[in-house]
Amino acid sequence: MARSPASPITSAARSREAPDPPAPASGGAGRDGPDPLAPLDRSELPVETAALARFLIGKVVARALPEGVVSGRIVETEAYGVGDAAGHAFSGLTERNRSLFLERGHAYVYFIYGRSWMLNVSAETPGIGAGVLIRAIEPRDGVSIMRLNRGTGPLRDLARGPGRLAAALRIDRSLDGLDLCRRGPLWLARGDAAAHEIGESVRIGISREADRLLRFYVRDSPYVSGPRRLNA
DNA sequence: TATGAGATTGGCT
DNA sequence: GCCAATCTCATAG
Repeated sequence: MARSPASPITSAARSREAPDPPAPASGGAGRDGPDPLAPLDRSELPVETAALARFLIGKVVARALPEGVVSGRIVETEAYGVGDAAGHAFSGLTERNRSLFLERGHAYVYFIYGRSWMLNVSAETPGIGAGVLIRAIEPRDGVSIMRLNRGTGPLRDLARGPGRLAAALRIDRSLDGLDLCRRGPLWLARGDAAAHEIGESVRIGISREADRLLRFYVRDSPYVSGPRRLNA
């Protein structure tokens, strides 16, 4: 089948049928303050990749599954920005990385090491390939569903690490290209703006551009991945 | 068509 | 702490 890599991406995932959106938290959401699962507006997202990576710390990733909503607070991200040799977009647009070139706030999902799915949020402006890897979340809603998705395990390990996170939220290629700024199968939400201190370190598991401080994490969070020396 | 490397994980020493 | 598993994609031939 003829397929033009440069053709506009009309996100197949976006038109895919989504499970019913979750009902707002029981009771009057108005009186209890803003809905923590309300989607982020794209205009709130910083355009620049590292700024977006930092911004996303403390925000929420939410996943609608047939069994219910699963969500968690983002506690660790990494930026793969413009001209970054460690980024998947460094060598230009390909079939695999095309979602990185979408407008900011879209999902780039890929499979690695024969075992793990990775969730990224596209950054920068349309046509520019850049993204933020979501490396870990603190489980919030649907913990029992996460346990089923992951097999039994300690709460702390359910979504500590990008592959585990994707497994816990049942993320795979079917979500690649999805708009994360609208309530659907997967989206980014405001969360409850809990206080946190953000640490910076080098990125994990890469060989190129390995000394750049483009990893961001919540200090003192037990749900952060990576060696202890990077999480000081 | 073949091959090498990869934004990881889990099991074993 | 070390290392194999396992598969997809990009690149070379």
